[in-house]
Amino acid sequence: MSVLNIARQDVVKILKTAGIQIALSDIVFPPDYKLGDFSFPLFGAAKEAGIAPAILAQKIAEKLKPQGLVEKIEIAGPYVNFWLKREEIVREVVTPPVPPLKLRGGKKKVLPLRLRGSERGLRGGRVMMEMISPNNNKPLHLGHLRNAFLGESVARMLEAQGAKLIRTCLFNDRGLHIAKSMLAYKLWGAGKTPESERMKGDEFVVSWYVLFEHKAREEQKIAAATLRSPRGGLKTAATGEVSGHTLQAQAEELVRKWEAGDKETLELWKKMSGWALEGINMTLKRLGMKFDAFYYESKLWKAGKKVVVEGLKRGIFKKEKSGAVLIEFEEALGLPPKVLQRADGTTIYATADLALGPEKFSARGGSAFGGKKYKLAHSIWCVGQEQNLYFKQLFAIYKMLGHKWADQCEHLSYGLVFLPEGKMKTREGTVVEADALLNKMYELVYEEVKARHAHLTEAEIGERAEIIAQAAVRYYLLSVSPKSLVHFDPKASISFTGHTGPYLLYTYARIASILRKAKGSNAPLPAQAGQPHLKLRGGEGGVTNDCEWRLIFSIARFSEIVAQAADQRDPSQLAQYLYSLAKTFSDFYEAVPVLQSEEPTRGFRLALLRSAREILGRGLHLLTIQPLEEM
RNA sequence: GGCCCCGUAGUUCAAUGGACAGAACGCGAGACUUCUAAGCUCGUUAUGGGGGUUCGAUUCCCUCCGGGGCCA
Repeated sequence: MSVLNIARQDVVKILKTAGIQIALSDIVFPPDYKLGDFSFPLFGAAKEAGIAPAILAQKIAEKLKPQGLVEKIEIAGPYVNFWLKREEIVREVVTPPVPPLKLRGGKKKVLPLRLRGSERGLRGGRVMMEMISPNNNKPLHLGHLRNAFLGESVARMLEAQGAKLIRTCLFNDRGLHIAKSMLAYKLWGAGKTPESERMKGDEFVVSWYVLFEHKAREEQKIAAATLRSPRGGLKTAATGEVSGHTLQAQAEELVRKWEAGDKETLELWKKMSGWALEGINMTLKRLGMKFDAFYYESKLWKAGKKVVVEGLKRGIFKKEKSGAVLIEFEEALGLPPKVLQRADGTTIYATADLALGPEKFSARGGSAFGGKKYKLAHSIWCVGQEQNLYFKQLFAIYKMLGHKWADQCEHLSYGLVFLPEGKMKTREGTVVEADALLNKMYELVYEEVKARHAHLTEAEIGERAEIIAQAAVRYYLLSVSPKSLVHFDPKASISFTGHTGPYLLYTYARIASILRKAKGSNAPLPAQAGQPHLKLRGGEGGVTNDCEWRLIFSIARFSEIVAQAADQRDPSQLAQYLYSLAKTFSDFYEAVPVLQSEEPTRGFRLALLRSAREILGRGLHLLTIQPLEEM
């Protein structure tokens, strides 16, 4: 329990003695720190008492006596404001150095995890986070970046709450999209390879996809023009040959051949999805994304077909006259029917997902884990909000199939990334590719770093530039609440000043710089001097001004901010908080000297800065951002 | 057509039903020259329209307008 929560309980006790019953959550923060540390508005209580709030405030004023962590109480119109005992809070926030961040893999104390919309505790439960889940026919783009950062950030925040996270990624490596790339390559590729074209594998593969879409559209135009022709035959725009099969039909044929195990088709598929995967993996590596297991649609679809057969047998699924298999939901759910298998018997990604859920929750551990046992308490799918309906349907299907874990499935949904011209569309070439964006940011930062630190080697500049560039992109995408659309203008690059990732890094680096310099000086840090507690009374190195107090109070809020952000799956709350923390530090930095101040104030301020650095560092880590000691 | 999300300053984003709606970018001015000026200070401009619930609405409800998404 955080020290602020203990203080809140004291506030509740104090109000109780005045005959006012409130909950912890009724206590708010005043709009200005000068008004106090906590506040309680009396409107509700006044209504119950049948008198004006300000009158009630005056009436209870003398009954309100400070106790516990509360030092002072004041009435301000309809509000009761509380000041905390700064020395006590300081002891919690500053004196015991904040325990170092436990990274993945380390032993950690298990704390109860609250799940959104549920009071059910989840002690040390295993939570799976599936993220990115790309199609194997194109490079990762800006939308995938949002997905990756959101998923990873929520994963880290849940870890901070005591959950054990298992990170997974599903590759949609088969199906119509890859068939389209394959067909175009087959028709017009003539032995070209990523090497021969000097392209990254994923870029190479998507170029055929884009070509397919282009040719298919041309074909449609011609088809529309020849629709009334008595012969009715279609010309394929690409080859000019008369053919009864459209490109679309040929791509669908390729899917059938793939599922039938056609050797030539499988070989081509292996080659192309391999190229795509190689390119995607390079980007994932650059992003530092690490996974505990991968799923492949190409390995799941057969198991999905079995579920279809079984579902038909049990009468849960229905076969239409066309041959397509679908499921209908009970009316109360308000969900439209969902097709699970095409009329021609080929599968779609919903088919594979029928098998994915059981695979994830299998007590034996799925094949993707190499037989490891993962008993999941919860499973999260981090996927864009355009799939909201789909996931409602999918989870409902799991339930109808009788899976007990259906209620432990969660769709972590987020808004699309929008460009000035609208939604990004691969087929129209309006996409901001992840690599291109990161490269552009890198170049901009590189020049900036070089201008500031001429003495660094090329490699050192490059390393810093990459971290700063990524921090900018990561913070930019995470500072917007997940459900909002992100508007991104590629022409206006992401800023490095103001409310940005680099500002946070800069703040961290300035704190680190002071602490480095302090180590070189004679006066030891209090902790190094072996003092169990700082002397905190006025004039002895305790809180001497508001700048310090605001920084301390801000630090004290960290753990509950993280808990709430984790609970609501919303890293933007943490992002906003970290910015305000950095801002508060900047005020402190401008207002008071640290190294030049007198002992014991100097020691106190150094200890405070160590806490600030620790919290800022932990916060950045939870936002997937790597701090820099020097910038 | 049905369902879902969104509409806040010129732009991009904040605001568990509470105190004068906050930032940042942009634009305009300025200070220090002590620990990193990617910083700090001051100024500038906003809740799409109309109803309702409430002591109090950016927030909840209805409706219209606008943007986006999903389903057929």
